[in-house]
Amino acid sequence: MNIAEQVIKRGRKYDQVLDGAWLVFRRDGYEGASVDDIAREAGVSKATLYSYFPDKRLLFLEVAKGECCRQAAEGAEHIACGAGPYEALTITATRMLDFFLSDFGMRVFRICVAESDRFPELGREFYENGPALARARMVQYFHQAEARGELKIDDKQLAADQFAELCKADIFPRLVFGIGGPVGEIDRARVIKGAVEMFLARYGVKG
Amino acid sequence: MNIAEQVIKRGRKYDQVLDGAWLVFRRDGYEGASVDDIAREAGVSKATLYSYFPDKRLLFLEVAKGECCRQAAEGAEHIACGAGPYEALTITATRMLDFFLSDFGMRVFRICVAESDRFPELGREFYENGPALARARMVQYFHQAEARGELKIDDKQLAADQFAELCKADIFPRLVFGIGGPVGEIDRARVIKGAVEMFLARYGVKG
DNA sequence: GAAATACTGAACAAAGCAGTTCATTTATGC
DNA sequence: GCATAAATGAACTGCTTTGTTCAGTATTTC
Repeated sequence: MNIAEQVIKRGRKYDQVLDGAWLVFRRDGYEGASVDDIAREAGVSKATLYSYFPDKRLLFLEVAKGECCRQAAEGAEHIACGAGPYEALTITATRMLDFFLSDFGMRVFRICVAESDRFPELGREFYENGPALARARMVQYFHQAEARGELKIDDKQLAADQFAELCKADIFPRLVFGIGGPVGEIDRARVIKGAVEMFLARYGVKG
Repeated sequence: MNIAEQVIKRGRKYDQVLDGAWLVFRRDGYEGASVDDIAREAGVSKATLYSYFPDKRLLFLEVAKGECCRQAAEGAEHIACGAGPYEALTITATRMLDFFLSDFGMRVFRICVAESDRFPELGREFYENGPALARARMVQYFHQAEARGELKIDDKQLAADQFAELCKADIFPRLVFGIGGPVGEIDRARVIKGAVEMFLARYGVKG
C-alpha cells in the first residue's frame, strides 16, 4: 500500500507510534505527555519509538504536521455551493463553527497557542493549511459573487477575515475560557444568523 | 499602607514574590517556570516563598487573580465618550486593539488558553474581569445610543460580541500563530475602519 | 538592647523526565 | 527453514523538578 513510506522510514509500527503520540499529545499537551505514556498508548516499546524519531520534539512536530495535512485534506471540500449569498454564507458559517466546536479543532488551537513559542513553525503550518486556505476559498467566492452582482466588496481579504471572525462571536471566548457549559444548537443558530446578516448588510447588494 | 493584608498573609516580601512570580510565569508559562527561578527573580529564598504559598499551583493562581483584578481596574475607564457613534466605536476599537496587541494581553491570553485544563477557574476569572466587563459597558452604550436614535440593535449582547470579534479580524490569527511580523499602524487602521463601517452598516440608523 | 519574628542559604529526599543500552524475542524475505 | 532485520522490555544514566528542613542571620518591635 505505502511501500515508499516504509522504505523511507523503516519499521512497520510507524503509524502506530504516530497515532498513539497524537492521542497523548492532544490529551496532555507537549510537556504533559511523557514518552513512556506515548509508547504505552501506542503499544510499542520506547526503544522502537526512538528508533523512528531522534527525540520527543521531532516526534511532536511530525505528528502535528501530519494532523495539519490531514485536516487540510478533509477541509478541501469547496466552501460555497450554488444558491444565493445568504444560503452560501450560512453554509460556510456552519462549516466553520463545526470545526471550531469540534474537539479536534479546539485541541489543535490550544496546542498551537501553547506551543508556538517552542515550535514557531507549528503555528505557521497550521495557519497555512487551515485558516489561510479557507480564506483563499472565500476570496475566490467573493469574486464570483461580485461578478454575479450579488456582493460588492473592495477589500475581499479583509471581508473574509471579518466573516470568519463574526462566526466566533460569543462562542469562541466561551470555549476558550471554559465558560457556561456546552454550546447548544440555539446559540449556534443565533451567531450564524447574526454573522450572515451583518455581512450582507455591509457587502450585500440590495435588491 | 495595607496593614490588613500583612496581617492576613504575614511577611514583608509578599509582594516581591508575587511580582517575581508574575514576571517568570508570563515569560516561561506555568510548566516552564521553576520555583527556583521565581525565588531568584523575586530576590527571595525558596523557603520564604514556601512560607507564603503552600505550593506552586496556588502561587500561580494568586498571581493570576491579582493580575486579572489589576487589569480590570485599569480598564475601568469608560469605553465611549460623546461624539457620534462612528467616533465612539473607533475609539472603542482602538482601545481593544491596544489591549490585544499589548505584550500583556497576549501573555494573559496564552496562559489562559494553555492552562485552562489545569486551572479551570482561571479562564472564568479572566473572562469576567475582562471581556465580560467590556461587553457590559458596550451594551450600556448601545442602550444610550439607541435612545438617542443613533443605533438600532435588537440583540445588544450579540452586537457587542460581534464588534469585539470584528476588531480581531486578520490581526488576531496573525498574532496567535505568529505569522508575518509585527502588526503595523496601517494594518490596525484598516481593521478598525473595517469593523466600524461593518457595524454601522448593520446597526446604524441612516441619516 | 533584648526578645520575637521573618528571612536565608544550602543541602536534602523523592519523584519524574528524556534518552540509552542490550540481551532476548518476534517477524520477514528468500 | 534460515538469515536478517525489527521489536521488546527492563534496567540504567543523568538531569531537573517540587517541596522540606534547619542552623544561622537579619529585621522588627517594644
